[in-house]
Amino acid sequence: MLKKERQEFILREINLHNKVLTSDLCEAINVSEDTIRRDLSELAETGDIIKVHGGALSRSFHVSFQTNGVYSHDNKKMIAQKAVRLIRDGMFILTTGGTTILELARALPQHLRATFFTGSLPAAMEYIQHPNIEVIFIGDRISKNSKITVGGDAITKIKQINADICFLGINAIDAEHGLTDNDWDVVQVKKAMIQSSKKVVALTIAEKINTQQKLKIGDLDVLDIMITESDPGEKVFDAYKEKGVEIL
Amino acid sequence: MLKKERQEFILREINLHNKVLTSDLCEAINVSEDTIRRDLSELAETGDIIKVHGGALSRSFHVSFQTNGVYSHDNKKMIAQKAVRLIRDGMFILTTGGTTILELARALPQHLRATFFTGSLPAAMEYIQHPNIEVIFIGDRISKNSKITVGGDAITKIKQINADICFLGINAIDAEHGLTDNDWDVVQVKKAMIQSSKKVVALTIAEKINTQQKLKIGDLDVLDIMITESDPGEKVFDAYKEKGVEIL
DNA sequence: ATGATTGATGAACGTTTTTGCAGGAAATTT
DNA sequence: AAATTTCCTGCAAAAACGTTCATCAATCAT
Repeated sequence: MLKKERQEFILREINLHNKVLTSDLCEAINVSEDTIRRDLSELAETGDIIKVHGGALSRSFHVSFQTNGVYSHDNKKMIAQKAVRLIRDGMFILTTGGTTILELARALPQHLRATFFTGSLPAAMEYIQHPNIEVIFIGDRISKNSKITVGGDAITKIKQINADICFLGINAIDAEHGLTDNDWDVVQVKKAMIQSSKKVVALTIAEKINTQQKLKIGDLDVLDIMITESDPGEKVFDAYKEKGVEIL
Repeated sequence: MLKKERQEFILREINLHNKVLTSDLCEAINVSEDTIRRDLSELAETGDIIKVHGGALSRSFHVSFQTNGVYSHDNKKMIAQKAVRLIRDGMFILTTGGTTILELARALPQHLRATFFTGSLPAAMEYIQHPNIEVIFIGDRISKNSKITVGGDAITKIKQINADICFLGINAIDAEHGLTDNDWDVVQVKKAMIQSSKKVVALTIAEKINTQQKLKIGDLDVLDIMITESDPGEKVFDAYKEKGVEIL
């Protein structure tokens, strides 16, 4: 069998079945594993496939979101940087959705080995890009606005979780009125997440500080840490520190 | 034998078998390898064949695998068009993931009012774009390869559903061996989906027909309908029709 | 007619490509 | 932590390649 012929066979096999094992191909075509590996390397180099340990994957599935156009993007990146430092190997982590959480997902170090629970479609799409992260999706009805799961089933599931830390992308926070939001279903989910976590971290751009919405999630005392892009020493934060919230 | 005569023989041989080896030709025509090589070079220069190390390939056989994303994209679009016609307002619909299902999601008419259950992140992302569709996501661990939820929880949830119709994006189908796949977890999910649906529809490009993988999902009799881009009258489908599968 | 020219072919020879194998590194699994 | 699988690097043998050159036949010019 000619080399080119063989490579086209491999390519077809991958496109048809989304993945191939080196060992299978080697048996099917009857050449040494080294030859298959070399073929896969060449095909990967031209970008036709994705090579992985033990075989190769189809490129069709590799989708990623555009990151531009997000409001206050640089600030959110900085927040993500700070948040990542709270995460340790082996942790069980609950997260909501929102663009700030997406940045957190992108900022996760490659070597991190942890388990993420989320009900946010975009966040889950990001998490699964990471090689060593396990993703558990919380199912139920998907809210079209927020692209996260809401509903009784979801809440029941969340209550069964006992997470080390919870990252909330929040909508509004106020020293007096605490955490508020504008979607009843989302509020329920966030409440449940807070209950199910040992430590609760709020991520928000400084602009949202001392704003409020119609629906209450909880008082400030549910919060352990708040992360913004600003210097933790700033005066705005004094009221929060008094109520026991650590600022990063 | 004249030069021209010889080259025509080579061309015929290539069009017949899609490939030739230099060594074979050399033996068949009884000339030196150098002569064959010179012939192949000339034929390649006029664009009639593709010269490769060791021989040459037919140009027509060279599957033009496009780089712009999804394999066999147009075919999948056509499949989606056919599949959409099975959907009625008010239906409860179960779907797997896969690029063919994504096309189905994109082909859904704006006015359609239905409820979709899925465990596929990319499919869910598509569904929620539609104004009148309710999306229920089946939660559990997300498999990184297939971007679909897998695991006991997911299967339990699926079994509680009673869907009108189930669209399976399938990996391999064979008249004798039935539906097969290459990922154990995914197989379990698909089995559950089949059980929970009144009607089961398989979507696949014709190229996958009569291929098989290592793990069995079920025999052909679990299938009600199979949709491909080909004409339902084609001979390949006879074996499937005999086993009671309707072809669209 | 005869020498020159052209084109096709095969042989020679050095180069490149392909392939499998050995041995150690790296990753994955138990 | 140990064992297994997979990967990578270098190496060597075989196959295929391209280039050059010589031969031979057919054609052309004088």
